Amino acid sequence: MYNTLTRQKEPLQTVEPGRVGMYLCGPTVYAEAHIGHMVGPVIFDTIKRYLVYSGFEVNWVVNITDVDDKLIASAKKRGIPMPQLATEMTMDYLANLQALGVTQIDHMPRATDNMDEIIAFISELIELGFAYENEGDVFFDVSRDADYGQLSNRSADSQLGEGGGAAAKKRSAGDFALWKSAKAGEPSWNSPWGNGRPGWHIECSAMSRRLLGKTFDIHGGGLDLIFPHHENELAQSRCCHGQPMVRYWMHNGLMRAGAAGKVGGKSDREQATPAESSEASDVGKISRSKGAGGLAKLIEEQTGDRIRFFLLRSHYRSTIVFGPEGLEEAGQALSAFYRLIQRFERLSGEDFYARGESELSYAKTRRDGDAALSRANHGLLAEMARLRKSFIEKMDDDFNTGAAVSELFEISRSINRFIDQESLEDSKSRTSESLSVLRSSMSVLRELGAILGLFLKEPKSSGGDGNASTVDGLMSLLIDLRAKARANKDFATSDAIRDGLAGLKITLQDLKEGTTWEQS
RNA sequence: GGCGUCGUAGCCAAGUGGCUAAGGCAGUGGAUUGCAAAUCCACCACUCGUGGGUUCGACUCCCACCGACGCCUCCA
Repeated sequence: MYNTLTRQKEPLQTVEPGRVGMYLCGPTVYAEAHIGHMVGPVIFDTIKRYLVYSGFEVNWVVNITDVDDKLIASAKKRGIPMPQLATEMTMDYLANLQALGVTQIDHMPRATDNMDEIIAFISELIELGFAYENEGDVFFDVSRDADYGQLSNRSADSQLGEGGGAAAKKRSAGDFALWKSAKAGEPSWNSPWGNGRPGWHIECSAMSRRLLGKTFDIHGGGLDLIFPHHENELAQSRCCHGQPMVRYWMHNGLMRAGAAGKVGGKSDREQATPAESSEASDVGKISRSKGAGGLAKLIEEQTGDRIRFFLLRSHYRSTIVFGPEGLEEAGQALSAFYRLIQRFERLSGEDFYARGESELSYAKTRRDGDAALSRANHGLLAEMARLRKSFIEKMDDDFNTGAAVSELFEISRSINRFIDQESLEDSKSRTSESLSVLRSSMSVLRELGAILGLFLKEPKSSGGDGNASTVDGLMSLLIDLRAKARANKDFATSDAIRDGLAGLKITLQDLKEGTTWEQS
């Protein structure tokens, strides 16, 4: 895995053998989340799934920052108490995580629930001489930390900025706040330095220590957090404990908003006039200050699976341009997998999404999967074993989901080819052996899909073969009528039905043993 | 200005100091189909921003340049 601290890939060696402690910086809940906030959670959710799959016991913490200057300002503006705003926005965040299949988080501590820890941590830093109090504020003394700047590769004296609003109270402009004294009317907590609230970075140091220990394995977040947030966290914790805070720092790339229409195409830029190019380059960082939001609606429209697949198609450290075209493409690609799954269910009469039955259950770990396929004696299964191995190798190389996904496509194609070659669409050609091979191959797709958090449940409005519900009833009626017309070679009528449905974005597929439909 | 990232086909996107540079979307031809859709097969970058250099050999390493982008105490 790539380590931001050393700027190179390193083998994973955990603090405790077989265990991984992982911390991801979560949101400051002062406004609704936007799509960019979901990149880290989706990636780390996938990383946890993969580590568990690989045999580790993983403890994953995502914090909620529910006290902060922006929260105070936003709550005041809306005329509601800060905790109410925080709760509202936390609910929004959690709903979005759920919709994107981020289900692996073990702890979500809130800053306001950890005030004692935070205050204790600051006290320790003062006692050790790494921090100082001044008129109710407490600052970290950067000059006391010789290693300050190692994560972001900056030297402390090159960082002399303005010092912010509290500059007058600081010994040096590079010092940062651990505790901020409360102004009248602000939410505050009692401390040895008077009423106030924690600075931005200290909560992560305090909460990660409580839940993961003084040195833990993986700390993640967006690239934009490297400085100052993670640099400062690291400094606080290392100075406080005299040992490294984190073994591996992982940072995901940031997302950029793509304007409607084409984005970033070389030819577009070259041909664009200056006026047009400024319009065409209307892409940029997604931020709440630019009004990004409406994530719940976006997920509802696009489906969580599609967004998740879109995010996992590329490498986690690269910039992702988020736009309708990319989502559309991801959707096209994903639907081919869903068609294969439906095909399997139709041929086998089994529920791909059901778990538990011995033959259907997927390998939950690498070792299980190895064992299952080592008994394979069929050409297709040998192919599955090869593709599965390749998938694992790619995930082993810094969680390269973008490369690993390509194996999923190969798996899909191989299985479809098998079904075609064996004529499994025709019930007369099905044998228990061919169905068994099909079933085992599909379980490899299920196994690897589960690592990415994909194919875990049936997608909405994916169509069907005519059963249940009003729409299904109507569809099966139309399909029956059309079948009669086709039997009579009345193609004018049958095509009229099909074309009419196409106008409603419903596509029919005539198979050997009946007709299925799909809504796009 | 300081620190850092990126530039691979029409588009998205992996990747390696030396086998035919993954995969996807779009597209083209074929099998299949009453016609379609879906699926399968085949084709689709003698080339990896530009110019140098190192090397027996570079897309991969180094330098310069051009272009895009991030951080520099609000930010996932």
